[in-house]
Amino acid sequence: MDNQQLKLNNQICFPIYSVSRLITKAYKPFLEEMGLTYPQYLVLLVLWENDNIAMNKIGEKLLLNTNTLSPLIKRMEKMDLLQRKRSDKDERSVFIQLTEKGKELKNTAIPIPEKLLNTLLTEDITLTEIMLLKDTLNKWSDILLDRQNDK
Amino acid sequence: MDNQQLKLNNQICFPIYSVSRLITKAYKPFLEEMGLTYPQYLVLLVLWENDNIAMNKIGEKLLLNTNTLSPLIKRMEKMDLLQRKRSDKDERSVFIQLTEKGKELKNTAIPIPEKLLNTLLTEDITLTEIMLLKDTLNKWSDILLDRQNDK
DNA sequence: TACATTTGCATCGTGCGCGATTTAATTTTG
DNA sequence: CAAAATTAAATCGCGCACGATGCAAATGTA
Repeated sequence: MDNQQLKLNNQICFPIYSVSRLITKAYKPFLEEMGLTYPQYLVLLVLWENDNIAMNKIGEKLLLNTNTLSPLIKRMEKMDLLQRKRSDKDERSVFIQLTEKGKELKNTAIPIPEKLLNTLLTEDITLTEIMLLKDTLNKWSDILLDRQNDK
Repeated sequence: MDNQQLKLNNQICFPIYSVSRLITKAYKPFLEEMGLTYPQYLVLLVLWENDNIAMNKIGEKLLLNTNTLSPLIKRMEKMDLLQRKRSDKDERSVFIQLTEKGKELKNTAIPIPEKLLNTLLTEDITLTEIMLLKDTLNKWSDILLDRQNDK
């Protein structure tokens, strides 16, 4: 019994899983300078685009539930990157606002995307390919989300 | 200051991170039937291809260090999926061997790749696209690995 | 208005990932 | 051969991810 399909390299799951971890690792040196983890960086990306939003909105964008986000954001509050504030209009909601320190960190973060692009760009990986992969994955993300919400 | 590059959807990191999690989630119902987590499934994929290999060889294939693998494999030993055995030739090495239960689980696993393909295949995602993505990611994986080993 | 349902958040427990350190066995080198 | 360097595991600590549960506020409904 051969079962080609069961082989590690023939499954789509493994390359995504490992590249995801390798990319996170590629970010690490830049994020370490800022004292951030990768998910914390993602939260800041959301807030730099959209300050003072509800926690569940952040979760919607990052596809994270409160059981992940809640402690993550509390840690970031301790780091003085943001503030949590209960909404007056809806006592259930918690709104997240950047502190000055959180806002200023954006300046340090600005060069990161380009630095990362440079780590990726080689004779073997072109900008076109990166953009194509990004678009493909975004499409996949949409479809998988739909599938999983339907069920 | 606009900083298009800093926006979540313009960074390559986020789509990979989220699709990786969504794919893992897509595997979940099938793996749950077998009582496996996703990384445990990956270890079994390796062992079904290559039984009785050293732990560090498994780590090389899955890109995992012993600080992740060692406890993971111990949990799998408790589940009676495999056995750990010190090598006689090199007392530092631990060889991993499937138990009968671990071997038999392969039969249950055989239909999984196709089931997962079917979840992915839609009018928007073709088999060609899946294969292309797989190849692209495998290339990326090789390049990122090289980069990170050089440093 | 009463009651049921939904929504937003928090907490708990478990299992990864991974940097850092330790221990022991093996290999390399002077 | 002896000291130094390398290699393979194991352990520790921390921060995610995420299923499950609980709780309180808000909303929907009879």
